[in-house]
Amino acid sequence: MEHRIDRIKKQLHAQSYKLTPQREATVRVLLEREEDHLSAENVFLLVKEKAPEIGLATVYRTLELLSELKIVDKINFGDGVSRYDLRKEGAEHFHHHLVCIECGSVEEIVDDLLEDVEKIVQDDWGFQVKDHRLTFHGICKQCQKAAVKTST
Amino acid sequence: MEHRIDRIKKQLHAQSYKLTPQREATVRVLLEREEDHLSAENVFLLVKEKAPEIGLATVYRTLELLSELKIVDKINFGDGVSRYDLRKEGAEHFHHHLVCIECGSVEEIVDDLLEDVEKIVQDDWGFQVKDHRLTFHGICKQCQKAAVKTST
DNA sequence: ATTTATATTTATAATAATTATAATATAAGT
DNA sequence: ACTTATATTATAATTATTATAAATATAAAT
Repeated sequence: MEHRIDRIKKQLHAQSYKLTPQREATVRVLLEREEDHLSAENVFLLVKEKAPEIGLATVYRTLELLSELKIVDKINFGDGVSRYDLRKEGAEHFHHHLVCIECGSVEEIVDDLLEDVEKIVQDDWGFQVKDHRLTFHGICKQCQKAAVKTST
Repeated sequence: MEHRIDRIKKQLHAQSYKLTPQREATVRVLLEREEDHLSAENVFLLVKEKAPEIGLATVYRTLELLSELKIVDKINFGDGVSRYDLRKEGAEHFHHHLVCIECGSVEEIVDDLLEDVEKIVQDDWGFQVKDHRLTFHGICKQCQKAAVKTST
């Protein structure tokens, strides 16, 4: 964990930003809850436990900054709230998501499934791809099982 | 155009909703601006030209309804506004988007590029895919050309 | 054609997420 | 320690969206 904080600190310094205590607390929360997809509000509440004096606007600003530096990705599942997701270390690309329409759970797929598709977009449409967002909506394993049980 | 309005009318009636004048005006705007990706506000202003007495909330409600009936797709490019996009006739799936990070233009890809990927998700992750959203961020043809010109 | 029940709209207020502002505090470099 | 630029806090403002209640329109049944 300290290692990753250090790296992020360097990334900030490289652009002459500081890793203030508030920013560090925010990053720590993101690291601790890496599997989750926290909204700004979520992050704020969690950071508040570590650093009660922090303001919501600071969290927003920090997330925005981290987003610009590509340390986190800002995602939107269409529920009116932005969510913030640490980029995996060394991940060039955004990872994909599986959103369950039954229970709302969100799974991540880190594999890059889109190499072929990107090639098509590049070659056939002349569009130079920099990044992508892919979300599948459907029914997760658990909910499929539950459905089978109920129907018997 | 009248043909498509008729079809939408039937889709509404099938769920015992009515095609009120306000709803019709809204649908007409969506049809006329099919290539665009209008926000609710955009739609509202355009509908107001046809039917000045319409209220913003009605537009929101209509778009929500059309969205539930899968007549339009509600999309979000991460700029804090929902956009509404008519489904192509007969299109089972959501279409994909190419968003230019230079000029902000949005192109559509109607082909289904994801059949193989969906199969992987289904087989390897046990996730039953119902729909997907795929957006590429990058540089469009026009901006690529412009960049070449500038750099010479 | 009238009545009745239901669906829809309008106008307005409320909410929720996010961003801007001004005053204050902090950190880094001299 | 002092200066300067940057960041934070607390608060207000903005923006998008949703809820509410009263009024209106519509369709079905008489």
